[in-house]
Amino acid sequence: MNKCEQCIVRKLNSLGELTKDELVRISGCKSSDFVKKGEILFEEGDHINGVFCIKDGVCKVTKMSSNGREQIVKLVKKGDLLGERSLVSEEVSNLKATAINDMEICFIPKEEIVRDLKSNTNFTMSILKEMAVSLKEADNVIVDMAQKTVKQRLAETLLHLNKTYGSEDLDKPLDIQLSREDIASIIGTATESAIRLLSAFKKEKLIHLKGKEIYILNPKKLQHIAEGF
Amino acid sequence: MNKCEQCIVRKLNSLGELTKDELVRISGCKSSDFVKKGEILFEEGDHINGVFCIKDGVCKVTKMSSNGREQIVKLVKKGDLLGERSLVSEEVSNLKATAINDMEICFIPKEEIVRDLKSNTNFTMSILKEMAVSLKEADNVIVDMAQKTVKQRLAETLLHLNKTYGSEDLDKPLDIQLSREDIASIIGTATESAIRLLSAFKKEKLIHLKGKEIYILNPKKLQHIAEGF
DNA sequence: CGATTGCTTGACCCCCATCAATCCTCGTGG
DNA sequence: CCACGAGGATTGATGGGGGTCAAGCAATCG
Repeated sequence: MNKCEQCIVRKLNSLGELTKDELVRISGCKSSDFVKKGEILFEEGDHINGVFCIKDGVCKVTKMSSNGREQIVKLVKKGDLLGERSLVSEEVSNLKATAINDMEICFIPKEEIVRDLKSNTNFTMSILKEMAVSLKEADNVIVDMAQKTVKQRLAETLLHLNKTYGSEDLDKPLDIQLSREDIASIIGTATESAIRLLSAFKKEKLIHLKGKEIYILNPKKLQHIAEGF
Repeated sequence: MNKCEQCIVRKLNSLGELTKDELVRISGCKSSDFVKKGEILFEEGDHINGVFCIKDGVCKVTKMSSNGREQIVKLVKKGDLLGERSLVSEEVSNLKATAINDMEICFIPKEEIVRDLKSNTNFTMSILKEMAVSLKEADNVIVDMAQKTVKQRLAETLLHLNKTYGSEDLDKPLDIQLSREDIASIIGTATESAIRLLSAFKKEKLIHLKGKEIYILNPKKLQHIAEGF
């Protein structure tokens, strides 16, 4: 079992605010796990009772709409925390998390983290800050969903993926493999619509597609499209 | 100047977790204000540096989309706090707040509140909980915006308004007066579309309209529509 | 190598954004 | 008290975006 106090990942999130002693204690009660692509971390209705720390890999966080389609609410990657909401709420999860590729994760039980929440102000403030950022991002998504066309949203999403999973080098593909269905589920449209728009972008040399690999060729033009031609 | 420790409104939000002493101090540095319908509390880009506590009235919180239309992100009413995000972020506001009717508000400067955030654990946890609830609600809105038709969203919105501003009595109108444009801006559609659907609902006896007054006549059927016929 | 799953493209049609014209409402000033 | 103007509300007409069904194609897997 690896030790939290030696894990570089903690520096990427609020756990970095914990003291050495706190980390040692957390290390003693956490559990590590490997999750294969496609496996489910938790589902809507599950009692989570803890926080996941993503050591490696990416997972999608989804919510089922009442008309039966799954919407991807966000992507969670290496270094992110998952399930912070369970710390301050007794309710069951309203979201589902599914591995998009092979993952390595740690799970920290709620009671242990809550103890630190109440004693370590820096930690609490850091969690608050993360939530504030999430709220702001959620607001942005709401506005985009409500006001922008599917084409704009796709351009926006590609840029966002490029910022998070892209490299400086335009000749390298995004470091994430999403199915067409996943992409459609991010922008909130039918799979066929997403596919059609992707091919249109490809035809215009804005992106290049090779299987599931995505190359962003012209971010500037995409930005232009995302903001409404 | 009224005193916070005697204000009933504080019991409706996280400020209720503050001790008597803390409230007295807050009371000394807060400022109270009346805001007329249509006036702006703050705009995108403003430095807020504090929290608004809504003593009376309702305001809309909006964000401008890059294609130039304003989207209502949420409605804030009596008892709610506004601007919590400014407490943990140095950034300027990404949102705009406009009074929907005449309001009475208090403003508490950031430094004073942050002091309590760091010393009073109950208060901090309460703020965390409120943010967690906001996040959950935001997720729901995202899914609805992404997956549901305008008709479904309108039904959903009417139900939501009914829960928040309605009474048990079906013969009474909602206790909030929104323009058609506001309604359209909540569900993210053109004003004309919202109007058309409202008249359709009225024709089907699901609601009744009288000027800006809205009567919810058949919540059950609306629920049915919101979930997809 | 079948067979299942995911990808792609075509055809069709409905929802909804947009433009335009009219009606209504309310505040203002004569 | 009424007239008038301005902004909001309503309804009609129209075109395009995008959802859906369907069929063909590629890829992955036992």
